[in-house]
Amino acid sequence: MNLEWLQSYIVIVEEKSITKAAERLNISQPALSKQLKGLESEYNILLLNRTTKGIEVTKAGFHLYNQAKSLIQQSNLIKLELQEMNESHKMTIGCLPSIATSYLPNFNLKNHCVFIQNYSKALIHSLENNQVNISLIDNYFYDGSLVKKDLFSEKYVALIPKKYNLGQLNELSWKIIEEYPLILHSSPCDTYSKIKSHAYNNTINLNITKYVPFGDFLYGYVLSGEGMTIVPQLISQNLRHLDIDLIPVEDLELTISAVAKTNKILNSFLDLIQDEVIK
Amino acid sequence: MNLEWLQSYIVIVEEKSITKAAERLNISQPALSKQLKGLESEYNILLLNRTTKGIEVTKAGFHLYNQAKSLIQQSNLIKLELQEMNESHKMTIGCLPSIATSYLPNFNLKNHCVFIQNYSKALIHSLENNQVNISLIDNYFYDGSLVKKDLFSEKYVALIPKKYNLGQLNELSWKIIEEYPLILHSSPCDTYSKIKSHAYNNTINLNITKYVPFGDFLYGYVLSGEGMTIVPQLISQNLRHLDIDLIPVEDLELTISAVAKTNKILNSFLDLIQDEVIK
DNA sequence: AAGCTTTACGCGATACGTAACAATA
DNA sequence: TATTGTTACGTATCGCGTAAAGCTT
Repeated sequence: MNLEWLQSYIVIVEEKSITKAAERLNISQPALSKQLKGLESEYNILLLNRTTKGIEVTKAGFHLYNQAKSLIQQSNLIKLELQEMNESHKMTIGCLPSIATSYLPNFNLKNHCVFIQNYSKALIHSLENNQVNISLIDNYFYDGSLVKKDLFSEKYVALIPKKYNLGQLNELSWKIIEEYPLILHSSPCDTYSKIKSHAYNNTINLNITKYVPFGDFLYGYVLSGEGMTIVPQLISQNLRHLDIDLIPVEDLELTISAVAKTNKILNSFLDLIQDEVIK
Repeated sequence: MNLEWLQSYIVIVEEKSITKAAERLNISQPALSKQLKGLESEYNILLLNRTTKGIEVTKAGFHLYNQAKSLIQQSNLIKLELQEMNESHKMTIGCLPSIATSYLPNFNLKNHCVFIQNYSKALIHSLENNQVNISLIDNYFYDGSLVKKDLFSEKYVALIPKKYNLGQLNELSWKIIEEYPLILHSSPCDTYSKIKSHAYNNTINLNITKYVPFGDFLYGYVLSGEGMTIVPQLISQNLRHLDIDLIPVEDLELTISAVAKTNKILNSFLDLIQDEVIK
C-alpha cells in the first residue's frame, strides 16, 4: 500500500474530479486515474462512480475517504515526531511562496524543512493534519484555534503599467483602482480573497478583467499593459527591475503570523528566528 | 511512504536481525537492507545500529516500531472493513498450510481470501492485527481472548521409513518413537511445539537428529531413511503414494478451531462452511 | 462539440536478486 | 572462518507523461 495513493484519493474526493485533483497534485490526469484504479483493485471494491461531469463517491468510497484522512494524519505525525527526536530538532515550516522566497532566507534554517502552499487556509489545514509543525500565515485567516505570534506587517503594492502614468503617486486610492483593469490570481488565493472582501465591505466596484492561475506569469500581463495587479510588498521587492510602477495601496495591510498547535513549538520557532538573523 | 516497508521494519525489529527478517518475509537480505535504508532516509534519522551479530534498535527506531505497528493495524482494519462492505461479504481466512491444502478445498470459498501462516500463534497475531477476519488454529494454542468454535479433531501420524519394519503396527507408542531418529521442522512450528511439550510432560527422551526449515522437503529425509517424522493426519493423507509407512501416534491429538474477534464474524464463517460443503 | 475518463505505449525510476565485498568475533 | 550487514550491477516491474480514443450531455 502506498500512502501517496491514499493522499491522492483524498484530493480526488475533495475536488470531486480526477482532472482537477490531478492539477492540484501536479501529476497528469491519466496517472491519477491509474492510481485510483490501483486503490480499487487493492481494496477490490468500487470507490467512485465515474460520470461525464466528474465523480460520485460510493458508500465504500466515502468510508475510505474518512479512514484514509485519519491514516495519513497519523503517518504525518509519526514523521514529525521522528524529526523532533532528531538531534537537530528539525522542524517543518509551512509558508506562502512569497515568505519562502523573501522572508525565510533571512534566517539560517538549513536544518529545517520548508513546505510551501499557495494560501493560508491550506497552511492551517496542513498544521491540523500534522504535515507541518508551524505555519506562517496571513493573520487575516487566523481562526483562533491555534497559538499565534504576529511577525510583521506590510502594505500591499500595486504593479502598474508605465503607460497609466501613475508613477508619481505616493499611495494608490481605491477610487483610482476602480478606473483601471485589474488582473488577479484565480481563487483560492489570499490576496484574491482579501481584495474581494475589502471591495465588498467598502462598496468598491473593481474592474477585474482576468484571472491567472498559480504558476502563470501574472507580471507578464502587467508588463504588456493589460492591466494592473496587487501583491504583498514583500513580493514587489523582487520586481523592482521590471519596467512597471510600484505604488502602495491605501487601506490594505497584511500581517504575517506564526501559528502552531502548542506554545512550546511556537516558541522554539521564535527562538530560531531570533537567534539566527543573519544581519 | 510505503506501508510494506513499515511492515518489513516491524519484522526486522522483532527478529532482531535483517537476515532472519528477510527469510521470514521471503525477500533477499540486501533488498531488505535497502528498504531499511529507504525508511531511514525518508525519516532522516538512524533507526537501527548495525552490529556484526545483528541489529540494535535506537530510541527513534523503537518509537517508529510502536507507531508503525499501530499504523499497519489501522491500515489492515480499513482493508477488512472495505471487504465487509463488498456485496460478497468477502472474508479473509487465516490458516495453516495443511488446512489450506487439505480442508478448505472442501468448501466453496472463491469469494474469500485465504491467508496462510506457518503456525497458530502467528495466526492469532494476524487476527489481533486485523490482517484476517477469522483464523483456523490448533486449539492447543488458544489463549481464551477470542471467540472460538472447534471444527474437528484428528490424530498425528508418524511417517516412517519402510526399513524400520514398523508398518504392521496399528498405533505407534512413544516408547518406540524414542528408539528411532526423529526429524522435525525447526521452531516456530505447531507440531514441533506440541511434540516437545508432550515429551517434556511425559518424560519421553526423543532422539531428534535433524531440524528442517519450512519449505524444505521434510519427507525427502524420511524417504532416504534418515529418520521418522510426525505430522497431522490431514497432511499425511496427501502422502499415501510415498514409499513409507504411515502409523497413528498414541496420545497426541490436534483440534482445529475457528477463532474470531466477535461471534458475528465467527458465525458468518460457520454459516459459510455449513452451507457450502460440496458433498 | 465539449468535458470528462480510460486505454495504449514509450521511457525512466524503483526495487528486486545474485554476487562480491567488508567487518567483527 | 563463520556470521552479519553493505555495495555493485543487471534486470524486471511499476508509474509517469503524451497522445489517442471512448462516453455522455
